[in-house]
Amino acid sequence: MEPLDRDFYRQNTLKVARSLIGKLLVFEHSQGRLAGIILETEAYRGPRDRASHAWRGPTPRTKLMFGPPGFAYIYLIYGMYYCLNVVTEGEGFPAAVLIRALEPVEGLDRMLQNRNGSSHLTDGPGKLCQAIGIDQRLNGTDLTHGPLCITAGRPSRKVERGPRIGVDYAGAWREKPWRFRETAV
DNA sequence: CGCGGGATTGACT
DNA sequence: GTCAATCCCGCGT
Repeated sequence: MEPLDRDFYRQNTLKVARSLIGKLLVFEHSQGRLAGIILETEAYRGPRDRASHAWRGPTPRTKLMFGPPGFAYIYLIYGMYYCLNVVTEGEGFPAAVLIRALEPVEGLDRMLQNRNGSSHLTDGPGKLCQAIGIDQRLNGTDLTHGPLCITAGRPSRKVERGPRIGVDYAGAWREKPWRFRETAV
């Protein structure tokens, strides 16, 4: 399956966040392929979004969000975990989509090892990075051709929206329903 | 299952 | 020095 192309990521961030539900996130390891269907995302959009890392302007850490679409923005959080974002929209406009949850599809055994046998494999942004083996070495890699990419996956089912998680400090931006999640069966 | 608190480090005030 | 787009563990229900 071909990776999604750069024009997909160039669209409005809310549309990308919604469209990513049901797509397949793939990481080609030297030792094998790990993959999962995307179940939950959050949009971080524009220079005034207080919840976004980019709201104060570009820094060495956040400059990727200001760059061209279709690249991975990976950051360390709480000193212990990584989170994976995909950069969206045009160069100069800071925006990205955080991948928050997956449904494991390929490489279950490796994911279990990476997660030290936990039953919660990929149901959080830090957990899925640990399960798939994503760390800072992949920061800035091109998702349109590289070991890490996103492919068509399967048709998405019903999707619900809500406010973003963990952004209570963001003032009015805290309320925005920019979190997308596949409705549980 | 829900809650409360600790872990741990880099970026920025 | 402060705080963060989080997770884990232990405890109570």
